[in-house]
Amino acid sequence: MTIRTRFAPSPTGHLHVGGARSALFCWAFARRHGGTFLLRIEDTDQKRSSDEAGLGFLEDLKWLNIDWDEGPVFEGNGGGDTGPYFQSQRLDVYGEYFDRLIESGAAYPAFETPEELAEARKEARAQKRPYRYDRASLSLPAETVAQYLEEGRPHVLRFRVPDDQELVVNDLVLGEVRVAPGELEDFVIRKADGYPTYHFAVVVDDSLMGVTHVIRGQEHLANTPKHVLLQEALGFEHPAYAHVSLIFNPDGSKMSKRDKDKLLRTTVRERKVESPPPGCGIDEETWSTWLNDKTIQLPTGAASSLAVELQVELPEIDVADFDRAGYLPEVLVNYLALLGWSPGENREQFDQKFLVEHFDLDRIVKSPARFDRDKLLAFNLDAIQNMEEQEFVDRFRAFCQQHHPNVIAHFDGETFEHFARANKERSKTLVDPIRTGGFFLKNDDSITWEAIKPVRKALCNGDPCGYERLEAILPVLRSLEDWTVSGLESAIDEWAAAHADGNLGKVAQPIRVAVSGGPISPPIYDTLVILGKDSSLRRMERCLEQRSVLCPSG
RNA sequence: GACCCCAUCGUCUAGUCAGGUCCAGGACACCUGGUUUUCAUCCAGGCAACAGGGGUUCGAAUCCCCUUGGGGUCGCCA
Repeated sequence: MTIRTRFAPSPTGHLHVGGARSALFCWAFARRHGGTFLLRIEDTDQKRSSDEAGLGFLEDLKWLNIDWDEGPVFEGNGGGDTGPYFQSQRLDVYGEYFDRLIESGAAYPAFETPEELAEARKEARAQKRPYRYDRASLSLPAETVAQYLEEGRPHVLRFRVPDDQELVVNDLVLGEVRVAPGELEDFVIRKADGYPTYHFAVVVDDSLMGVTHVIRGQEHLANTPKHVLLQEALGFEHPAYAHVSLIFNPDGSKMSKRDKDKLLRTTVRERKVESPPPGCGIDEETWSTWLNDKTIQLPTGAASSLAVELQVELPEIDVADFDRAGYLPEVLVNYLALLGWSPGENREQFDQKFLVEHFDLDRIVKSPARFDRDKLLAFNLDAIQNMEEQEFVDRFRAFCQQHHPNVIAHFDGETFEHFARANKERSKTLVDPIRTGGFFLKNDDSITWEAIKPVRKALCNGDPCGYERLEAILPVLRSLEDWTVSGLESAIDEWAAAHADGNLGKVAQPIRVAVSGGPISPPIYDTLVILGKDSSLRRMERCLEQRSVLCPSG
């Protein structure tokens, strides 16, 4: 049997880490067994599908180096004979199978309105009674049904669940999952707008597309008996199921793509923000629809600009968030694979090749896992430290081109490389050089020195103090012709040997603080070369002028 | 609430299916010491878990039951 797996996201935003892991597992399983991995877009919700959000995760998958054999065509991936791969383009396909179920009596039209159903659910809840659809429409006389249909009365199609059949799902991760007869209600398979529901479309498409293994999150486990039932009614084979545990936030709640939206809602409610803050580009209408309907989310762009306006930090949830934060895709893949799967034998760090060679369903962990940023960061650090210098430079450059073009623009090519090289050994992420090296990008005259402890320690303490050393070495540097790492090294070393008992730190740290405004920078010779002679001297001079402010007592 | 799933260090896990080699191994975090011109690294060491209770067995982290805890689902969302 040739294995075929699929990842079937709904186009409601960027790919989040949970989805990314499902996709990764599907992909790895297919690749391991020489099978086919396909992508299908579940866009059967007319209200929520948007073109803008739809393509985002194709880029995310590509960034993660997860390729697909069949599915939407995108940069060399996709195509295939079992499409179309957008469910909204498969309506006529579903029609045939709806008819089949209607003819066999396994499906019937139901005329209750959403409002009526909501009311019935509310009532059941109030009476602490589990709600199940009461099959009212099923007991309607045939003439009535015919008449309603004739009138064109809006209706859905419900699946008639057998009354006394125990349902067994044989899950490759969880084992046998049993659901007693009578637990399922007659669920909707076709909405009033004619679109299939998820349950129906997923079953038909998986079968028609020849999917052999359904690997998905455990949130779908409770739905699976419905799918099994539909497969039986339609005469389809059952695919093998593997339900993967969920990914949690550090606080133990489910990590969800809606977390950002939740945080924004909470903030807006707590601060009683009445209208969209100007500058976040959200109009009144979008704002009020959003606030009034918890099931809809703000578009990604609007959400992040609102976060900026409100000055709240959105949690990193989407794959794109991790890209922006300077994580390496292969590290995210490694970490995600490890979250819920383990190769055993104390092996933790591995590449995609290893994953493809070793991945299998029987080592998937059943219990949910919390997403641990610290560990991801540690892995990212290791990956960066193990990189060849030139590779780091190239990847850092690509990262800047994408996310921080101003950094590229600020340096000439050679200096940019030096900046990158000088930062490699202290970088945990690709943004670290930018985050800790902001002083490189500033104007000489906008550097300021805060009287914080490490600054005062470097400049004011000791005898002679840092300021005195700075003052003493300044003429030496001013007259230095060879402003290179080696030139500076010999000049400063020599000076330190003669005037600071060879203690380099006594002179390096005052210089560092003077040129950067703080206690953190790459090695001092590199820092001075990257900055250039004029800037370095100018900054030291300006720092000297601040002496009485920073060290009032001496 | 009903149904379903899960349960080993703070976190991710190995070990569970084939009970003894496990007074439980690794990684991240944390703590201590060392290296380093700052930061970040790096090195050495340390702390730390089988949720609780019953069984089964010569023997249980491993098998069974109950309790507790956590999670998922209960939409004309996917």
